[in-house]
Amino acid sequence: MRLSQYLMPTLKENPADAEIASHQLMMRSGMIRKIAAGIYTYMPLGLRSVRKVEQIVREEMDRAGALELLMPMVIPAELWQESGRWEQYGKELLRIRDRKDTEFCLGPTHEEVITDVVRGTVKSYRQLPLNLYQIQGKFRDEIRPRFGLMRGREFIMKDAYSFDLDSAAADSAYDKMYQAYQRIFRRCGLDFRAVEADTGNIGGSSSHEFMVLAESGEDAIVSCNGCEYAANVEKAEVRRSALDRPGPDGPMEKVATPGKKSVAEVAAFLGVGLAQLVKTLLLETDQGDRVAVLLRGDHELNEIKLCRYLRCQHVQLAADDVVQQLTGAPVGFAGPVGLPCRILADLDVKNMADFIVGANEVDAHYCHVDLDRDVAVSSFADLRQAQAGDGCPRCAGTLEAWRGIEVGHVFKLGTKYSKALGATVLNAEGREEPLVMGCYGIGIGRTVAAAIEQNHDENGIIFPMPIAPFQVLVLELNPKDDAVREAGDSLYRTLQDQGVEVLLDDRDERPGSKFKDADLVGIPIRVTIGGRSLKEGVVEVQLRCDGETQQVAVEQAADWLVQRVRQALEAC
RNA sequence: CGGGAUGUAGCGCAGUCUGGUAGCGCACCUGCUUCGGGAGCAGGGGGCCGGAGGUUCAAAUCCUCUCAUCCCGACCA
Repeated sequence: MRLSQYLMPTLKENPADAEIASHQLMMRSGMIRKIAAGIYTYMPLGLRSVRKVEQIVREEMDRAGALELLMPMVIPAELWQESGRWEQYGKELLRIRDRKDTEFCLGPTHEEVITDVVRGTVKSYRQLPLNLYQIQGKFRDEIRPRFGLMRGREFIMKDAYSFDLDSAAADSAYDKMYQAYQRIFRRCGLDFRAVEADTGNIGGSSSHEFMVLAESGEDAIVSCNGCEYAANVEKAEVRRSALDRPGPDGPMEKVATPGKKSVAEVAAFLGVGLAQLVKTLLLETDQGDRVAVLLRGDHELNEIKLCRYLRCQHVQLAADDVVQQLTGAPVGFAGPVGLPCRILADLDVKNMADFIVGANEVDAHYCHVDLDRDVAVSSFADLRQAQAGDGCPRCAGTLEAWRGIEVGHVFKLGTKYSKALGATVLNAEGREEPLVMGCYGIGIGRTVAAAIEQNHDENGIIFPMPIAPFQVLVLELNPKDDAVREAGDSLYRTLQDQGVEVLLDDRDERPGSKFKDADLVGIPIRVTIGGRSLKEGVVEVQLRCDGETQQVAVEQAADWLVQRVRQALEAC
């Protein structure tokens, strides 16, 4: 492709609404353009990268035996009503009506549609196993779209669905996808971890997320330094030490803590560590139940664990007036002593002795509180969030904390959708069985963004070869110089003939702008053709990843480059 | 959904407090000079100042409503 005939609208300045590197760079390099909040046009350059990722995904899905199809984006409401998710899914589901006032939604995921397809076409266990996938635009009306392609409302996703006769077969389908995902993200040149994850509102029994490690990641994950254990903090367990709890130092004592509300304030005021406090969180469930949760002062509540324990959909912190009513004190002084509601405690509270809690009275806390003597805990459970330094639940190792970008997610769905929608097959005995399903997603655009997040410097993107929009950039320093133009054009054509994806910067621009654009756009190999070096019979090759420059004889340049591209692709 | 902020040329911004008919940088077009890391000079094009209503002789500027965009929060008492 000749840049003089291409559309690559680069920007010198960062757009005001781009916060993180990948978003800024994708905007500046002209890969994407925003049309509305969380909705983007993929410009020619951006689309090429997207297509690269799609192609890798496609190859690995096909290799794993999955079949590609394409489902509609607009889905009739009745299908979602049948699964029960029309009511459950909430505002993220964009609902629309056609001219006859029939209700539809824009598909945020396609369990219903695929299950409908399969129930109508698969009748016998002999048609199994089956794994169907598509690469398609999805729409989720996110609360807060942000970070460009990272959390858009419209986005490109690969979603696959497996169907099996029993759970053993489904497990093996899941393993196949897990392996395929490892290959996919390795091939994309990404540094990632597969972590155990919560299943969220897709439902199902177990799942793994594939997380690209990056500071800007929206998810917190932990991994063990001693074994393979890795999990999203939403799900992560921690090893609990079984200490013998010492008795209290003395009787419970009320102390004045004027205006000290937060754990940090109280601890600082009393001159003790956070771990000597127990915080009391008052929460309300979606069923209107009220519970108190006790946590060690330096620990944090994991709402997902709490919801699972309480078998509810959602919990939230009690409103100020509810706190006032339950504790008789304003927010900031709640404590478990004499609290008139159900009290749950995290397992680590069990090992605490002689701690400090709110006194259910304004500007006061209790010291020397003893769990058995002073507090009526109704039950203990794993309710807190894992954090760096916690013990690994599987071995003697220690957990480390990371930020991650979720680029892929695999779920075991079980029979949730097949039962709801009546997707059954006859087994070998002629009996009707619900299909056991799995579903497997990959955010395509997000994978491109994550790759940029992980591969850039202050000058721009540093594309990994497999997902780079072009493999080689041939830069004609001065295309008005006949020798330069002829050498550049000739190298360009030769490379194209050899199957190299090459972009020719034949624009009549000053060298400075061309170099800046080259760095910004981040094509892995840059070949500079200048009048001076050409007289010496060489061109200059620079790798974007390390900035190293070398001279290559003009007549050998094409072969040399073909070699380098091939090497870079095989390295992944 | 709560809090905060911002909408002025393709992009980044000033002008708004104190009302007087719109400006800067980049980008774009023309010409000349330049040409190995975002050139210089000269000339030029481009704006219903987010939208609607109001106040006023006069509104980008003041008032009301609305729409959009961004940030923070929606978890630690």
